[in-house]
Amino acid sequence: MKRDSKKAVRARHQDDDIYAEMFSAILEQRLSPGTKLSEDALCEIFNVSRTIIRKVLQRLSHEKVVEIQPNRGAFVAEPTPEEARDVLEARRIVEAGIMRGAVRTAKPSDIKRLKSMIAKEGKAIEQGQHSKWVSLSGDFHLELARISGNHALAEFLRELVSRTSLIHVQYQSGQMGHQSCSCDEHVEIISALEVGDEETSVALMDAHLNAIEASLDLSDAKADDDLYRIFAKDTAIAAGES
Amino acid sequence: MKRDSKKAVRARHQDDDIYAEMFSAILEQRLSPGTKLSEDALCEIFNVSRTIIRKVLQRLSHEKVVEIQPNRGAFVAEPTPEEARDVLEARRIVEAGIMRGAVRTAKPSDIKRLKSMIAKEGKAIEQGQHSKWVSLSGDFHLELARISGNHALAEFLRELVSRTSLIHVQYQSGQMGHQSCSCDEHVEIISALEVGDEETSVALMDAHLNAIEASLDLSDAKADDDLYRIFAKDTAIAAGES
DNA sequence: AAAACAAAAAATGTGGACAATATGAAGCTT
DNA sequence: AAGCTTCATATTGTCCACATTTTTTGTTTT
Repeated sequence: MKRDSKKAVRARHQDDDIYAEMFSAILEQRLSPGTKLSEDALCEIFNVSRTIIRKVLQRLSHEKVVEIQPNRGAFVAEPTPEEARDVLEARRIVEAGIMRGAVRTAKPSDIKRLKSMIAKEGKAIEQGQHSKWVSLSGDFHLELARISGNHALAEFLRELVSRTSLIHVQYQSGQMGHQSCSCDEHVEIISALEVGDEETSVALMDAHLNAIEASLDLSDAKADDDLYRIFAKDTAIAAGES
Repeated sequence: MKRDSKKAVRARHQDDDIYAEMFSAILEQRLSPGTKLSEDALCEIFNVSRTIIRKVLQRLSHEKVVEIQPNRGAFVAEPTPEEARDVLEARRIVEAGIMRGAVRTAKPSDIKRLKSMIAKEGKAIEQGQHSKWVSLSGDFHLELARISGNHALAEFLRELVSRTSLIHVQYQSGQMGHQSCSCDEHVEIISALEVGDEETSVALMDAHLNAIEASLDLSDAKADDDLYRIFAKDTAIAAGES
């Protein structure tokens, strides 16, 4: 019955495709934090039943990029400042361990691949494709995790990176001075990795993540609803007009 | 219409209760690795529909204590030796970071609670309640994570601890010499923590986790199906008989 | 006119029915 | 009799309909 045709392979697991689609939509910042993810709407968009959508939403929820509020629905996660600090601290700890592993296990072909990835990052920055760069930057860190060989850590970092993307959207400070040089930091890290300098590469990664956190505005003012802050002056104007 | 009565609070979220039940059943080693978790059976046991059971199984699957094989069903996870090494390495990295955090944030009341937890561990060991001790030992590590204040790391460690429990069942070497003194290692860690000695407490935790890994038999012989190893001599006998 | 209440609409939570797939057994061919 | 094919059974995957809850709308009352 030819049930193992190419079509069958592609057709099974519609969830995975939809999951990937939504995950990258969030990572590429086409879905903003707080956006309501209506089940019915997603059903029509992807032409599947709610069962599938619900499965995908729960998976995203477990990975902390979507928050499911009981009886209220699913929303793109809105990390709190505390959560943001936790995620960045976790990344410093985890990625230090990953760097130590990668220094030992990195092959020349790995270094080559990492360099080409950084080159792509540079192009994305040149062309002003910010969201693409965010995605590529995440891939760089995940590639290091893969090279280190620890699958458990790699999967956890994948979660942390996606959460970092959301954090970036929500708490980027106005200046944006950091991002253009972040690619350079990647270059330095690989240079240290290439010559097998464990301590330097770890230190550079730590500094890199610190720089990312420093580029954020994690003052608790932005914590709860932005609305109060956004409309603070508007209401004042309205008061003056009346 | 009195929808916020006590009953309502308890009635909502049947999933959570069932999840907790199954999770602790696996942690307390009442469910062995490889056990098939039939959906229909679980439906009858917990008196709910498959929708609920499926949600619970997927959650457990995401936490890597259950493996879902497409079109075949859910099974209690059977960590490979490689997975076991990854989990223990991840724990060394993560718990080192947690110790550094805990040294800074631990209050006297926290120390007190940790000591009482260790006391419970000692009692469980005295009374030969092995599975209870495993559970309590995990709680000790998780309490340190809670004290450190990093929620992201704490949740990840929770996953690692539960996986460690499965690993323990599957790869414990015959001698068992380690476990009786593991409680003592916890005591030493807290002693260092109490006096605020960061480096020593980190080193002790690292040694503790190394001791756990050393107590396991992670030779790849047990890697894939035990059957080949178990029946290796039997087939030889059968060959001789024919 | 503002607030509070009531009803309607919309969205989520759950259970059951049908379809697709895998497992095991019987029958057939060589 | 061994191996392969075919069929029957059991289990999982998906969809749909109903129940419950939330949100919105409209009305009433002060």
